[in-house]
Amino acid sequence: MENQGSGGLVSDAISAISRHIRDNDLMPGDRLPSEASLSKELNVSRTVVREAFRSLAAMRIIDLATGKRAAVATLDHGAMSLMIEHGVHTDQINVQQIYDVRRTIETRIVTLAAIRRSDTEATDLLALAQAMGHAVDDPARLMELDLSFHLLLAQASRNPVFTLIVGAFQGITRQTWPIGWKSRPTPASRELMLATHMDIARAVAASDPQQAVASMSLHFDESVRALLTAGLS
Amino acid sequence: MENQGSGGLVSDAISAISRHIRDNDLMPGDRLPSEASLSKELNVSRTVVREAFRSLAAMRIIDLATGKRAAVATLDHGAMSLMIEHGVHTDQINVQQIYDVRRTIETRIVTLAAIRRSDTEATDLLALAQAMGHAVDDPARLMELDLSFHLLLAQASRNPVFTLIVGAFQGITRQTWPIGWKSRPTPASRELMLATHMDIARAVAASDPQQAVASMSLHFDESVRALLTAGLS
DNA sequence: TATTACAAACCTGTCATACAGGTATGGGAG
DNA sequence: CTCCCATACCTGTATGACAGGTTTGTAATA
Repeated sequence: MENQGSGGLVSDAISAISRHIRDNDLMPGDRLPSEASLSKELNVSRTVVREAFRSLAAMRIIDLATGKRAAVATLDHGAMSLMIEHGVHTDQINVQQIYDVRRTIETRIVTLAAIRRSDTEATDLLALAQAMGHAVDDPARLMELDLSFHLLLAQASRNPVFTLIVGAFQGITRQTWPIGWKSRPTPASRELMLATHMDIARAVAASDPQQAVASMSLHFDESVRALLTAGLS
Repeated sequence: MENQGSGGLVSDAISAISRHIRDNDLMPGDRLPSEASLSKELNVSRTVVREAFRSLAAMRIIDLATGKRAAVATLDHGAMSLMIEHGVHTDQINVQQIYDVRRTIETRIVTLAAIRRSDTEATDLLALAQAMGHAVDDPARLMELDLSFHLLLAQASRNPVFTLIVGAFQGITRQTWPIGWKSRPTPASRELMLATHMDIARAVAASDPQQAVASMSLHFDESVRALLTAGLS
């Protein structure tokens, strides 16, 4: 209906749709108007509306599904994960820098988790640490357990932003984790890594923030050393 | 040429393009094939390629411009900013949680900045803090200076991931900052906020991490209190 | 020879239309 | 009142067209 601060029709459409979400206080799950009705309302072709939808979907602000109307999305780290991966692949970020951020974030996370974790989370965390011990010979599975462990820890912090950030690193971690694992060739060094996770889980389960932070700190010392050994700048 | 792990043609195209960037080691600024050639190569319509491009552009993985070919993009927090805003508007994140993350991150940032800052950054930081003092009566300008201050600090940490995260909070901060400002109605409380920024700048310029952390901590204590006073959950 | 100007080739932005196939909804059959 | 299905609605993809921005090679010029 109106001409916006024109940065291209698609940009304007993105703004209009975002505003529509805000102005109507749409919550996750709520559905948006159809492409056809939006294209009529904004006086643009369906092509433009579709490209705007795709953009918002790429940022996980809305969900698209064939046949169904677009819906407001819940928080998801998928997009951030891709962005971080891109940054690393294009040499704009290196792995050490990511580990510095992770250490900073996860030190805080483990403190909060030790204080706020639910009993279920404590149990699940211990179970994950234990499962890792049983998966020493299955690196792929071990890696997924490791990732789940850190993500669950973040959830236990009761701050979705921490969860988001930890999740954002999962994509690139999947690509670098095997490198770190290979640089821990001896059973002893591998056991140490598993034991550290168990220590963290136990400290969180015991609601002991100090001990949890100490274990997490050890975990990162060891991980960063492993990566350096592997020559990852 | 081949049929991928089909999650829709557009998804496949996104994967193919991402892979193209990785496999060819494209760096920021490098250009991608044209829509037409990609659509031929992937056996899909230009529509599909365009939607894939839009998705990647939304995540700031590529840059689009009319007439020119798509190019690999440099790291940018614009997309993350929108995602965080969306999270807050849909009540999936609250402002206090963001401040907890910011405090965690910025405490680390200020430590690194005190160690790694260039002389230019030290000068600019002091200049920004001073400029803030002169803008007490121009909230809009003051806010932008404040944002620039924290972003420059992040840059001085020499870790682009920190810069990215701090940048990601700018969007929502622009919307909540005025609330915090209004809850500091007395000249004294306003002076305190400005003085704190100057303290941070001075400590970083003096390469004094401890003092820098202390001042940053004070800054967040004060900010969070201001927000709580304003009733921001 | 070096430079400038320009036209042709190329490329993206947007639109209209068409159709296949997934989804939702109301109304009729039981 | 419940269950099922026809139908209207909606999204996914393809094609063709055209306007307008960009690049590039060539030819005229200094």
